[in-house]
Amino acid sequence: MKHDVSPDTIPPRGHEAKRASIMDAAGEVFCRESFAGANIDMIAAEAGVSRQTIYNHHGDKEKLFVAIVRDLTERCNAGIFATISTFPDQPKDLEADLIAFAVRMNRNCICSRDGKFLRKLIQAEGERYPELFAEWREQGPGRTWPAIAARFARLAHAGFLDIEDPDVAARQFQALANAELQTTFMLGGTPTDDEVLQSATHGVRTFLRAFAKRQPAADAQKHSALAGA
Amino acid sequence: MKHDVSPDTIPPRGHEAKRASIMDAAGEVFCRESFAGANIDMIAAEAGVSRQTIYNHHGDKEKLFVAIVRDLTERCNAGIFATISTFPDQPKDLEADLIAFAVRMNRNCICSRDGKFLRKLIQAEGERYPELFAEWREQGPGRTWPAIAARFARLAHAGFLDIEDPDVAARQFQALANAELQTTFMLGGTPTDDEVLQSATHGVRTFLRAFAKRQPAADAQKHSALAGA
DNA sequence: GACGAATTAGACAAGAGTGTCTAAATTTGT
DNA sequence: ACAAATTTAGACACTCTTGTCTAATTCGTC
Repeated sequence: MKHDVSPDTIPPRGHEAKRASIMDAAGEVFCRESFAGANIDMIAAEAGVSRQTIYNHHGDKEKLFVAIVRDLTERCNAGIFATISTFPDQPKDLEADLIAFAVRMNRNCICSRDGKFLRKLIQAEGERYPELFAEWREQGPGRTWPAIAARFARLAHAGFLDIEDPDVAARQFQALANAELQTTFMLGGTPTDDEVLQSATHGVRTFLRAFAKRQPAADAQKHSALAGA
Repeated sequence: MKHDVSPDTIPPRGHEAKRASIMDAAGEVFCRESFAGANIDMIAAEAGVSRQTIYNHHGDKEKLFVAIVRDLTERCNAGIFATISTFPDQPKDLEADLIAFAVRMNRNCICSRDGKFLRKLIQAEGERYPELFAEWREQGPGRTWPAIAARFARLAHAGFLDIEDPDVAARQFQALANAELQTTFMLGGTPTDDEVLQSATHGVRTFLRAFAKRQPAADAQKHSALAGA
């Protein structure tokens, strides 16, 4: 009967578009109204889709919510790893390169739509879905922090920095780069490009005052660091 | 007729106890379930009070919520200012004293029941009550950050630190002291005393690497910069 | 112990939201 | 253009919640 035995289910073209539209709208609404405050009609309206379609795709409100969180976690992780891969391993201008990296991290991962949504959902509903957010913790922070720490360790090993504990340094780097954005984050706002740059600049300067290699011991005649072999 | 013309209304003894009990329970429940997810019966049960009593005291759910946030804001501010007043103006051991201060700040203000609740309510509902949280912003961060910055400025002026911008330094101090607690905060957890101490210790050490006064100017012949006049 | 105020349990109407169902309309692949 | 699958609007039963009301009870004070 079925000549299309291939991948079992061959969803129509528009199907995936609807799905994506629902995910988008649901993220927005759950984030704005919290799980309990969100209602399906709101999401349907925002997605430009009928309520029934949402039930067809996701079953019920809770399953939809879980799908959203999983989706955001995945996308954010991808973004973070992509950004980590731009870490300045061989910096020409250490300060400028680290500032640029911090700005990228903030703009692409922390202030992005996905980053903001995921953060808020975790804060708001984390305690209610322990397994779901344990999963996030393992897949997210559990994998990204070591990756960032490894980059700093390499930078230190190459003689650019003077770091004892790369894990601590990585967390402090991020904390410093965000130091001036906390209040804005608290209220769900999105800092301007200028605020991000300011905070990153101040943060990286302090970071380097703490961790920059001290005068290269060897032939320190002026105060310029003659690195490299 | 009334010999007790004094403060007009003389509420019975138990009245205030009930009021406090309601505030406690409501804070807990709003925080755990979010505004939309909380229901009055839950709060009544947790407060050991009948539903009607809550309506007698506060009118409706929204007024109750606003009262909670105002109350938490006030209490947290009081705690923060009390803690700021223990800032080490004349440190005997700069590192140890700053670590102790950071720990106090974290334990009494950030990790405390009130601090945790206020933070969560602001994050979850901030966008829905712009005026209420604008008020918080003015009364809270708007007054506490300058106060902390002033203490750091004084410490720098007294020759203990080398700081250009005390406002930036104050924010970075706090960011560093909390750097290792972020993930825990995210999920609504309360870090152990040990974690708080760890994070504060690492944070303050980095802070001092960045801002401690360089070799006391006097007998600097090797590679220290002879600043000052 | 008696009075007045506050609290209580329970019923109640009104409204809102979830999830199901149906029949009609639309879209997709061929 | 046809057949199958998907989407749609609307009605629906059901549950939950808010906020009000009443009558009985408890509490604090004298």
